[in-house]
Amino acid sequence: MSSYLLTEQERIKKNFPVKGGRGFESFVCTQADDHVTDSSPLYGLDCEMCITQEGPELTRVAVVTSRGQCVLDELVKPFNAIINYCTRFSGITRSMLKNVTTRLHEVQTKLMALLPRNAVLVGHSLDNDLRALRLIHPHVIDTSLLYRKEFGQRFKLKLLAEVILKREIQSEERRGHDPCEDAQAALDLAHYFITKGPRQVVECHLQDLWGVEPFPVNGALNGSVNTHPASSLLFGHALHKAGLPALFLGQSDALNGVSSNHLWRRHYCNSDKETVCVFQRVCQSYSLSLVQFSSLSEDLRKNPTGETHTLQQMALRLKLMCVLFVGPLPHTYTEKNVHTLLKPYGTLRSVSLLQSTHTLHAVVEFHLLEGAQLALQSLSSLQVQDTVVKLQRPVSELTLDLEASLAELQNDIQNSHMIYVGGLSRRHHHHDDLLNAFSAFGRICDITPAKGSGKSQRHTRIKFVSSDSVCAALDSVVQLGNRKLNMCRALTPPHMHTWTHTDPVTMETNGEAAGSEERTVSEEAEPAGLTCAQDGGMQCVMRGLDRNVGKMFRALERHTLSIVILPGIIRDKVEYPGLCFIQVKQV
DNA sequence: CTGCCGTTTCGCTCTGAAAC
DNA sequence: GTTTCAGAGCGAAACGGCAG
Repeated sequence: MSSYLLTEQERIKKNFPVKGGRGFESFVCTQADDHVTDSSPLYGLDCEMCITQEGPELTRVAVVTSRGQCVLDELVKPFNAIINYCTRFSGITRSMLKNVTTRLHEVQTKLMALLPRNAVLVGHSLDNDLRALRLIHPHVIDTSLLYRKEFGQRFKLKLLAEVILKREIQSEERRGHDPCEDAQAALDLAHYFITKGPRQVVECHLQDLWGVEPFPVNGALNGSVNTHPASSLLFGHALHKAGLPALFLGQSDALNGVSSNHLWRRHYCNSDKETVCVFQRVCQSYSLSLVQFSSLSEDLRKNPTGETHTLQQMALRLKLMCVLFVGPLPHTYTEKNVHTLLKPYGTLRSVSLLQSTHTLHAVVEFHLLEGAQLALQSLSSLQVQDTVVKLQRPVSELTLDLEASLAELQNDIQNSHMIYVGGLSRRHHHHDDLLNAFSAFGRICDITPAKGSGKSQRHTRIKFVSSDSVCAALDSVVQLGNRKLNMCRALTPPHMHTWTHTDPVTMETNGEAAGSEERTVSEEAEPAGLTCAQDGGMQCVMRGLDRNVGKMFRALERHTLSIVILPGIIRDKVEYPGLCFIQVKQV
């Protein structure tokens, strides 16, 4: 058990109150022994807080023993005026605290008398509780640090209790948490972890907590091999029999054919980049890793024949429709200012200031057509620091019939019943909030975050059953919270993302390249002085592939055999042979 | 809602290798 | 010697998830 106690360095790092620490001068210290043993008693601790004028303050504290006895459950009156009771979490209401006279120092005294010198305090995110108690205790186990997600993220106590203890706590029906229940859950979780050990915890709950399929027990071997007699992964079988784990990394689609082979630990990735990252992290834990990259095959699938030029033209046209020129801007303006100005209308792919113009202008590329359209609609001209700033699209051969193209996109069967909504806040991501706000205009089929809206999903697409609902919504002012939402008709074809978002568009204006210092200009000039880095698409993909393989190779241990296979293809009835590189890493 | 923590992303700088 | 490029390292900002 003692090995799971936080060391002083860990407590400092995790912001636990420590003796002599900055900001903890007024905290009280328990009379604790210097060392604890495996037989030292565990005490579960949980506190509830409210927000006062001076910040969070204690309102309730509970302590349970390892026998499950609640030895302290006390309401505490904060010193400062309460501005938020946090009833949803704490369950504490104004009426509950009305007749309470117990103050923090009394609780501290009770706790000091209650806890033996070798007591180990257990809690979930215990640092918060100890700070609220203004208490320093050196022997602590924090269950939020025992059970960790990938990348060190913490689990909710509720989830851990549900999965590990098969117990429902913090029930939705009840108002607020019960600190006795939470303290008991944390204590039991710590006890479980100590008894089982980290390895067994991971093995038993791999799927429930980490979403990874469990490694098979030996008895399952024969069954799985018989079920898949054609498996080409018998090497994995042999390794597994020898107790050497094997890993299969790649995109789920690419692995479909072999994913049922239970001999392999599988990890599905969404991109080659992710595949490499995962590989770098885990490769040394496996005797054999099979990694499948998809960027090349995807690229080949996307550009299979001589249609490439037409597709490039279309992709370039769509990309140009995402671009706006903004200016003249105040000379003090930075790219960040431009970003802040236009962010509410859509996610920006790039912002660059044009140095070649007499007054300061910026060229902005949105991820989606709607972002540019919405910004144009809402800000065709605006006042920034006494300067009238205009937004306009680039003019070129490809954008001459822009209005017709936009109308075509709006009326596309995929878009005609759909609107794009921008300027959502973090709080309004909830499907239900949007559903409530927009169902007034008609029945809604679907609400999906707009592609390229980033993880924060500040832009979304709402699909109505009827196109009349689209008109009704666009004619109205929709507000969510205090925020007025920006809306326009959906424009982006579903396939656009894969067409246009491979390489940044390169633009030239008046014969002078904007940002051409950084970007590659294709040898084969595009009409009207516009060009696209897509011409070098295959080289880009190959370079990326090469870089990824290099990264993987560097992550390998010395004397590891690596085999890189580039499969051959048949294109336009011509057979292009594949390649294979074999190398043993020496240094 | 705020605060905290950890991760991710992005931009910037530096460095070393390769190409010219 | 200069230029170009990729990669590494760093810090700031953004983001996500947890806590109350």
